[in-house]
Amino acid sequence: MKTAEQDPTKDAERPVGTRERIVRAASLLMQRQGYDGTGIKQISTEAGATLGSVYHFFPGGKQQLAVAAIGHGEREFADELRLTLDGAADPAQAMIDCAHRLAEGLRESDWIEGCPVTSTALGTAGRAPDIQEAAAAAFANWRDLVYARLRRAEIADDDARDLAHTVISTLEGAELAAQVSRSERPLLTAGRHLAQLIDLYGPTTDS
Amino acid sequence: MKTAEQDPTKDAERPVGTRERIVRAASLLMQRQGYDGTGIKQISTEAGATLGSVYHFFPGGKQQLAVAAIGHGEREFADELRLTLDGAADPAQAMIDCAHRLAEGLRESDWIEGCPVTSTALGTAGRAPDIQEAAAAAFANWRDLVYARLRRAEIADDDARDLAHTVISTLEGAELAAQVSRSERPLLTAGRHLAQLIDLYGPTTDS
DNA sequence: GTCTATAATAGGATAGAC
DNA sequence: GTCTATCCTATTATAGAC
Repeated sequence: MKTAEQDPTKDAERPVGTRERIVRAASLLMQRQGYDGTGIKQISTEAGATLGSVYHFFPGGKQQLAVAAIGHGEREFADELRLTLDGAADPAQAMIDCAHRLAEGLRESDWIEGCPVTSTALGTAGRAPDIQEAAAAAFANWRDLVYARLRRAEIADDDARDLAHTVISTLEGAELAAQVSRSERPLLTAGRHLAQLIDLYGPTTDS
Repeated sequence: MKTAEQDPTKDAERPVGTRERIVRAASLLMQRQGYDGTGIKQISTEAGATLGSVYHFFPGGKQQLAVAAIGHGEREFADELRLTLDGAADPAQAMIDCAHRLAEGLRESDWIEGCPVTSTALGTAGRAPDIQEAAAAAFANWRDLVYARLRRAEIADDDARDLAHTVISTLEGAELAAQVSRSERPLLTAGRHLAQLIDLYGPTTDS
């Protein structure tokens, strides 16, 4: 068992190993600058580690590091998504809350910290299958969280699967649009529309 | 007036100047590899131009080139979007058609050619205001095309504005999800859901 | 406008001492 | 596991002949 008293919902505070610091730095920097825009030297500096340590833990180099960074970003957002989905009275309200949270994060970072997976995965489309698969897995995991919440609200199975797809797609796209236009509006609007869409599929006994 | 007989809906065929070839190559390569992943030498090679010509037309270097590339991608997609919006009987059907077209383009490029603006703009978030503004303008122009089509279908002004935001956001996000997961499903599902959403706001005289 | 050569720097990755 | 030094290549950008 790990050293006690850690908050599993946020990054554990005190004693964090070198490997973990490297992954966190890689995730944050690639979120901001993308895969090609982020150098390994910059990662090692930001992590307070030496270049030797980076290659010690990640002999596969930058690509292996990117896969780990995507995994880290996936877990971070999954934790937040879970909280938001569980904290709302119904899935429709949860969409509005999700959009608000994403908008908040963007605004507070001065519109530079968008989706941690997208910026890393985009641009490596053809050349790095490992990275593409990690990104696909991240999207699939987030979708499963939404799907489970919709099912819990007694939405039909096929409808819930389709809706989960569109929820993730729309939140991703709205975050992108918000980042590019430096405005919360795309996210807030998308949240309301997703809520409306979900209400169409509510447990209304039959059609 | 230009040399006659050009098809304005696709890239003009025969006599294309050096500057135009450079912009097209930049747009295509940055669409595939992102801003940082694309080198100026690669652009010049692909365009059949020399490095000297590139800096002759773009003394502002890579950033100025990226702005021109985003403008080119914006016009290209705007032309296709206009055709699809005008070709459908109603805006709801147009959404389904748009999604199909985007899915087709992705599949045919083996999932490497996504949105020409997103991949260029992402990752240059904080450092290049010119690029960010060009990307924001592209999104705004596309949104205006959707807005005009919704208005033409007699959807109320405020509703049309909001819907146009979500249409662009959702199509962008679904294209992203489709690219990452190498599947048409996110786009096809998003198209159907957007159609449903628009039908909620149809000209039903009153609520 | 086009070409070649080159400057100046930064990139990913490795070797080997400690 | 950590550190420093280094190799090799690629990058953006410029200079100047033609």
